Amino acid sequence: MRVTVDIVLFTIRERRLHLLLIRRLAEPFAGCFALPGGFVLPDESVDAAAARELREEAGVESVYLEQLYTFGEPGRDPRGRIITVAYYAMVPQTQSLQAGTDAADAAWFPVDALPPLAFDHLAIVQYAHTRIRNKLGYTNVGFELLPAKFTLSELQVVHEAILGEPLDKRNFRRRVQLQGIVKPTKEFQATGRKPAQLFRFKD
Amino acid sequence: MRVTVDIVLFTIRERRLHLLLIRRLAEPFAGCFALPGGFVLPDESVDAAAARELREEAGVESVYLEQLYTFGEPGRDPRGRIITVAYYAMVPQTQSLQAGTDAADAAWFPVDALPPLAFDHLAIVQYAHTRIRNKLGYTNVGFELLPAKFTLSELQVVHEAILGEPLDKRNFRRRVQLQGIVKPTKEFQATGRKPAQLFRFKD
DNA sequence: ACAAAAGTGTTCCATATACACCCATGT
DNA sequence: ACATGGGTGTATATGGAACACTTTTGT
Repeated sequence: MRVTVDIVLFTIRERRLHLLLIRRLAEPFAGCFALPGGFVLPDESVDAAAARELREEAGVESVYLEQLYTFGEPGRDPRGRIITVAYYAMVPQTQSLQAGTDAADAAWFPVDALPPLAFDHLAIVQYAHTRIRNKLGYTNVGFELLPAKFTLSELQVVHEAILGEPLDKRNFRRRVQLQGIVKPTKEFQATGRKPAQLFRFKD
Repeated sequence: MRVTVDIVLFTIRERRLHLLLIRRLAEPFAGCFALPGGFVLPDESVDAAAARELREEAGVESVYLEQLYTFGEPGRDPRGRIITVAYYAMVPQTQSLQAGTDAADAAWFPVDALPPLAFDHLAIVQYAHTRIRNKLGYTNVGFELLPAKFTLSELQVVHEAILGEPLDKRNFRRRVQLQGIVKPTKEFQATGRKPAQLFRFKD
């Protein structure tokens, strides 16, 4: 019985939630897009395998990574009995990506406009999207999609992209500030028109 | 690489949350208590393996079963590289248990008074307990611990056992009734003093 | 009559929602 | 001057928390 990891790597581009897909070169599903992932090595923890595959296939290092669910139906991979442990991860818009990618063809797709996916990867993606939508309500998820310092408008864009719906600016700002999950810096971002105050996460 | 399942089987006894443990006969950890579980067979889904182990080791059939987390540290089992997919399950107090147990010695323990556990099973138990405590707030978890018809006091005992703290009777009853997750039957339970109305779950 | 569990309302506080205008800056 | 995104307050609705007594039955 073999064990793989598959990672749903999220980011925000042009105010929409995107994820990284890799075009498969080999059968099965050659030419089809799939999640980055691969086999767990004999002396490596499952978490470490996910981090390594992210490094090798997506060229990203030390990102937020969380286990999602294990998919273990016997027929899910035509090559034989392969169980996969799914993860999701997040990178800020700024991080340069796909550098170091050893897969032929990696690309970002909006979560609401995905190409056909190999294996049961569509189910994994939907599971991941549901998870982060739910976690947004009661955790700090979403911060990993931003650089260390960010404006409240940028944070709002992240939340709107994950939820897929617009939020009220005043209510949003009051909530994040009252919950005490961000703290203001003394810096301002002078890009655009009126400079916006920069914040960082607590803890 | 081998894959096992381990199941945290909860029930309520004497108003406290308990779980089923099995005394190991073989090394490693011979004589120690462990969660019911075992290897996933080659043509069996991981979910099916968990259901089968519950049947074989705990003698329970068709119970609520949900995947929890996959534990995959290389050193977690001294016999070699074994990854385990952890599940939790729930049975009502009424269900007769341990009938059909093929393990030598199965016993219920209160979650707050556990014996030393084999492998990383203590971490699995704590993860399961945290999960059901959180799910209590936003789902119908806890209903699986009761028979089809139950009184609101019995439901409150279940919630108190999982949360580990007493709840206000009036607030509890109002909440479950307003949320529309239970519906009253016309029957009453005549055990004890004043007969209590029986409810059942919606859906 | 008494013991035991069932059943029942109100007040208060915190949090979510709906909603519109002025401000600072770059062009 | 104007276009752009930054920033701010109030009123209302909703959900949670605290809190004590009466009712029904069996013994």
